Amino acid sequence: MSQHRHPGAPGRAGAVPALPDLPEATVARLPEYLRALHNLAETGHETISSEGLANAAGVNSAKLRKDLSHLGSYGTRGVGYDVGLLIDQIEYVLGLTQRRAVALVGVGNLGHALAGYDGFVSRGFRIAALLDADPARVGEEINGMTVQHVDELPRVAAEESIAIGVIATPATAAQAVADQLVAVGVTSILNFAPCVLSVPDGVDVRKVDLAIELQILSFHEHRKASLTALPTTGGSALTALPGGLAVTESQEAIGT
Amino acid sequence: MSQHRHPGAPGRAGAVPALPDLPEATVARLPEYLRALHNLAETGHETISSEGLANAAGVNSAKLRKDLSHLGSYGTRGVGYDVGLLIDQIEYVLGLTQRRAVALVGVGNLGHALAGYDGFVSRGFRIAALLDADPARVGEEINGMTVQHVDELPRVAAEESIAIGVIATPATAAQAVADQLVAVGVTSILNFAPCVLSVPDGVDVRKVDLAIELQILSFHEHRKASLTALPTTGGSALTALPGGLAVTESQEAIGT
DNA sequence: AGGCGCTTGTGAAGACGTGCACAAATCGCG
DNA sequence: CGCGATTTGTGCACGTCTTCACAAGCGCCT
Ligand SMILES: NC(=O)c1ccc[n+]([C@@H]2O[C@H](COP(=O)([O-])OP(=O)(O)OC[C@H]3O[C@@H](n4cnc5c(N)ncnc54)[C@H](O)[C@@H]3O)[C@@H](O)[C@H]2O)c1
Ligand SMILES: NC(=O)c1ccc[n+]([C@@H]2O[C@H](COP(=O)([O-])OP(=O)(O)OC[C@H]3O[C@@H](n4cnc5c(N)ncnc54)[C@H](O)[C@@H]3O)[C@@H](O)[C@H]2O)c1
Repeated sequence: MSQHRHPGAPGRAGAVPALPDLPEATVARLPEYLRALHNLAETGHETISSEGLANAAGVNSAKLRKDLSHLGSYGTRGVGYDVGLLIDQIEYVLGLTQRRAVALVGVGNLGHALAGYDGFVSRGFRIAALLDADPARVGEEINGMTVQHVDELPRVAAEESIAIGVIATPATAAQAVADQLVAVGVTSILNFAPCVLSVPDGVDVRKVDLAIELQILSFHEHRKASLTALPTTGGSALTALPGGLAVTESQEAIGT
Repeated sequence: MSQHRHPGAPGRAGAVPALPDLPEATVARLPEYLRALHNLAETGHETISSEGLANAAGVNSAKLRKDLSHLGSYGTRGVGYDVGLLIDQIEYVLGLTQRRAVALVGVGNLGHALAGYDGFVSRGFRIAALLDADPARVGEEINGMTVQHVDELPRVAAEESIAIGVIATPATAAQAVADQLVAVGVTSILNFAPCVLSVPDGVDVRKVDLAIELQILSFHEHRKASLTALPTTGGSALTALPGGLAVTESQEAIGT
């Protein structure tokens, strides 16, 4: 189908290489690689093997190589990957060559933390606006930015070019806020409110739900506990196996 | 009505249905179903069809039915699922029948927001301790809890039975904190610091990284933009990018 | 130049996840 | 009591993701 272009692609690196369509799973890992690469660059590494980078990013090296191969051939056999070049490539693919503007809606408990978070700035983004519906909050200054009323969104969107909207309002308000964001042309939303948003096609939504993460962990806790409790279900008696076999697996100290 | 048994399961009559091992993807969705079910229960629904629940949870109904079928047969053909029963089942499987104790380490910017978050309590958890390394923070009271020094962790773990540790420290401290948590017997960790943690087998780690989420969204923004720019082969003439807002084409909204 | 060790890039196979489509089960009603 | 309407539970086919294993490529050393 898609003709693989040869390593000497028509467009020079840095110009406009047509961006391949990557598997979603790969896209989700590229940011991890990018973070690991920045750490490596800071510690003076100029090249890194797939094994080393995979280690730093916490993944399997074969998977890493396959992921990177989707971007093109940017490694050197027998040597590894050029750290700087790879950073540029991944940043290009992720669209981080321009610093995207983020609008944060809902400057409450969580919103305050987000507004003061330096990871926005250090990793390719820029908070372009803080918005809230509560008149008591409007005018408050956080980290050098002033909270504006959410009704100002159309004006803000016209002035700054908002790429991404972040929703940190209560769940009851989230859908309305999402609608407002979509109305002013935002096509990417990060939602912290625990609810599903419905948006038109062409708009991407990602959600972060703390309670869901905890509940997934809870499930695994539950399972680990039940494993030690009921080893088998077969007709055979309960032979005491906790001593011997499970050395490689769980080392749990769940006692008490 | 609540004759619960299902074919082939060794479900002993009584309180301990052996918990099946669920596909990871299913486990990750159960919390979503649970949230949707609670909403439905609050709005007076006693039963719900797979279509209705799938809708409320933002998934495909076939997928939902397959997910639920892994827990056993708790639906009634021609009718749907009993909301209350399903809530109980999912909460049981997720291990939410006991309110698990959470230790929050790192009470800074983000930690404050988390400490004040009522979603912990309303969705099956209990903040058992707030810990920080900064002496200036120790003693501070947040939401009725007092911040303790992180060195108190062993004592706290002995008093309360900590099921889950949440790390909200800077990345530089995260590994050390993880080690301390593991040392006192914690086998589930939720990590907000942007770094990989290495832990022994048997310990589960989940991470939440805001910047990664934004970067994934950025990728899709980038791709949407490039799709409108080059419809076919590379010889694009000047793409007249209208001053108005571009209406993008179908792209899928999905997350996690 | 040639060989050797190291590392990438990838084909193939298998594991896993998804969604369709339909039989089986249940309810309500005449 | 039987029938049609409805909805679950699942077999199956398909797509995506992971992992293995190894040939091809590269640099270095002799
Ligand atoms: N606090 C946390 O640690 C945390 C963690 C995970 C998820 N969440 C979720 O994040 C969301 C925010 O949590 P929070 O603790 O900051 O709540 P909060 O009540 O402290 O803040 C909500 C803010 O949103 C504003 N708001 C309400 N309606 C609005 C609207 N229509 N438009 C614009 N702004 C509006 C409010 O004025 C308030 O300032 C909630 O949905 C919560 O469930 C919070
Ligand atoms: N603020 C955000 O919105 C946000 C969003 C996403 C991720 N994060 C991440 O969450 C983490 C915390 O962010 P923050 O903004 O709250 O930072 P912060 O500096 O405000 O807070 C960090 C806290 O951790 C404490 N700490 C440091 N070392 C410790 C140790 N060894 N043991 C116990 N406590 C220790 C510090 O005393 C401080 O109170 C960072 O890794 C950050 O990258 C923050």
